[in-house]
Amino acid sequence: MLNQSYGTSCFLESTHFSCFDLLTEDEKHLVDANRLVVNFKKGEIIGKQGSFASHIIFLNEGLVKVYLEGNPKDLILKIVPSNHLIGLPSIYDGNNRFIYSVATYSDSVVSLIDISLFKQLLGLNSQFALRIINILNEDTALIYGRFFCLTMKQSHGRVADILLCLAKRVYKTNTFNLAISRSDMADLTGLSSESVIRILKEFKDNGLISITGKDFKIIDTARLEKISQLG
Amino acid sequence: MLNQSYGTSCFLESTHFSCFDLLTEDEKHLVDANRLVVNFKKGEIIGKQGSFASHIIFLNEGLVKVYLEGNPKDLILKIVPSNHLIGLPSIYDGNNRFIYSVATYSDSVVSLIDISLFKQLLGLNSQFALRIINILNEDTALIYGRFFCLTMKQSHGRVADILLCLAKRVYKTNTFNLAISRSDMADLTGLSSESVIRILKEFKDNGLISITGKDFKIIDTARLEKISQLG
DNA sequence: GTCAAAAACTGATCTAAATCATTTTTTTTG
DNA sequence: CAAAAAAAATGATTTAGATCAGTTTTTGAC
Repeated sequence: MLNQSYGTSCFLESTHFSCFDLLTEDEKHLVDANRLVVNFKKGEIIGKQGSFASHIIFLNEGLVKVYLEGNPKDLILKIVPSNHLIGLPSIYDGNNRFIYSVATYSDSVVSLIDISLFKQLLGLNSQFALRIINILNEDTALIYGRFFCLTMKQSHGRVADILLCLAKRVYKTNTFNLAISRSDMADLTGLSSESVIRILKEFKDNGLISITGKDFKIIDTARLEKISQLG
Repeated sequence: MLNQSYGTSCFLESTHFSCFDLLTEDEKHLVDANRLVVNFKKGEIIGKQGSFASHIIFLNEGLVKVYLEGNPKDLILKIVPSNHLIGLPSIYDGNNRFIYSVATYSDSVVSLIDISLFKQLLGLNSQFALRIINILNEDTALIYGRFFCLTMKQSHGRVADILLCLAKRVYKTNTFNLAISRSDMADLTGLSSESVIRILKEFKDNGLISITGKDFKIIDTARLEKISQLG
């Protein structure tokens, strides 16, 4: 099962904030002048899969999920923390659609940048375009890792994976108050919520983690990593 | 189960050949002068996951699989026919690694383009960069579709999906001599080869397809599409 | 053309995880 | 704060698909 490149499936590492530094002053002003700042409450939908994508989303504050809609269950592609771009894959000739849905986990603030303007910037500023290619490729590597995880690992490995990821990347600490429900963890792992609950209990009973309501603590990272790798 | 955007998970639609038309004459010459043309026999590995990616691959002739290596089973991300670029996600600052492996299904001819040169072209020519972003995004949509398929559909839907895809996109006809083994179909669907064989037999018994050795014929596209959508 | 090896196929058995049916706990709201 | 609704938890049961243990067929090598 173990594979050096795809041992863990996790979320975004670096922020996307710096990509705008590559723009000229004029280009920056253009972005600022045409930017819409919008507040979203917890649980609201920022972008809907299949609908026309008029804007690229920059998440200033908050926490959101990016997911594919299914019936009855969704597939959560990634959890995105603040200072990240969302909706870049909608930049596609002829057909600017959201290829996924985006919804908030907590109250969030986003900047909406007109997609035509964004495309224009890509066409004008090749260093900016190169940076966006980097961001897209980082994302691709991330999704491939999750693809591998959800199709090749079994339940315990998947849950261990998600716990490690939440601690390391999303909350950046081993003790956190989880903003997402068990049902979301199910959508994140491709399991049923009952299975997620059972495995969490097992991890808790074995002293790998502690859970009190929504408060999580990762106790034995090493063993969780082993479980994640063994599948 | 059915979802308008992710009903079927399939492979590449358009070719990537035209992207080079966006280069200036000088840039074209630069590519031509620094291009290595290499022949690969059936079953050979063109690129290895985790290894240093020195080149971007353009498949002139042949048929290849792009896959993530697992133990014991691989996950085939996509089947790529001729005139497509491979290895674009390796364009990543600081760490040019193959994020997947690439192997031939048939004798193939590839052009290898130095990755630094490729990056240089992206930095010089923003129209070219924009076209590459398009290609990356097309690929992302494709992989998301497959991700959804392999995690949300069950076995019959997945096999139906792959059959339709091979007919529509890879071979572009309903009667084809399949170059890939049952074991590859297993890696493509995330099933065991035994399950794939059983489902193919079932489809055959129900008059949806006919199989004689490696010769496949899709008989009832409509019913296969229904099976694919229902999951 | 024969032998060896790999691939394809088949049936029996097993198991991981889903589903179903409830109960308990937490959250929301009027 | 009580009632209602939603979420979490638990146990019993089912099932889709894997695994195992073969046989048959195809492919390739000498």
